[in-house]
Amino acid sequence: MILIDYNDKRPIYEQIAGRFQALIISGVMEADEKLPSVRTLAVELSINPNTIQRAYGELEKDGFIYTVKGKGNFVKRDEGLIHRQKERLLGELYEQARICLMQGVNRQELLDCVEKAAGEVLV
Amino acid sequence: MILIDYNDKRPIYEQIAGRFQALIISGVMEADEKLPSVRTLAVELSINPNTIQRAYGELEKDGFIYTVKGKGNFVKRDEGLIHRQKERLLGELYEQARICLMQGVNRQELLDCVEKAAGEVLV
DNA sequence: TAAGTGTATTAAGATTCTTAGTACACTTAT
DNA sequence: ATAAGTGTACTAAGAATCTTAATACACTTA
Repeated sequence: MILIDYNDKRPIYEQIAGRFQALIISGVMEADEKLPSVRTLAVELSINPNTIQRAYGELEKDGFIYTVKGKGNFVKRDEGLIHRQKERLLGELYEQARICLMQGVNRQELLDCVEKAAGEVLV
Repeated sequence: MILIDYNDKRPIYEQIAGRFQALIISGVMEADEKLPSVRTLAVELSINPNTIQRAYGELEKDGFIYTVKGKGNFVKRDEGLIHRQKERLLGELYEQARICLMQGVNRQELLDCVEKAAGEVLV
């Protein structure tokens, strides 16, 4: 479910948090579903528990999960949060589109690119 | 022409290289136009010349500029390179679109977002 | 010759990421 | 009550990267 890409520039804790975030927002992980324990996931990924702890800390700070001491970390599905997250993702798409446009990519090429993505993901 | 954003996570040398790259690809800087000297730009931005040197090194490695010892760094407009760069930018847009789609943003929202960007940039 | 240019080198400081080890409090099952 | 599993907190250290600093050298132009 979780993979670390050592070619990725982002730190490990950020990759892990991002991955869970995607699983939660996309609905693959349901409300109140339990995340792997800090120690379990650390063993599974062969990394330090502190790194997992940091990832979970970020997720909790951002409101994607909640913690019950002694029990574990669980998915917190907050529709408002999910809506804001989608807005954020669209904002990043907007920014990337702007960069493309400023560097000479034209409108139609952008639309074709997005259409292509939509076609391939929805299949 | 060049600004450093200290809130930006990217290192300074990368911001500078990226900025020049955009100016070159967009055509704002023309072929054989001279870039500011390492020392001049360092003073102007109040940073170390080594950092500028690193940025210019990246640009040269990537083929966006060429160097004449004792004279300076100059824009190298290579249409093939520019084409590849545009493809790279579109690839990033594609990836961002894919992320949006996988997290529940629908096709129409994506298209609207891109249309909005196109509308605002072209004005 | 002097001033301006790129290039190369070494050293050090700062920050961030990651690991390591330890300790403590809580929950659950036995 | 006990043991095992859970989250949390803390300190320390290593590694990597970014940035600054200070020099030195070679080239070009005026």
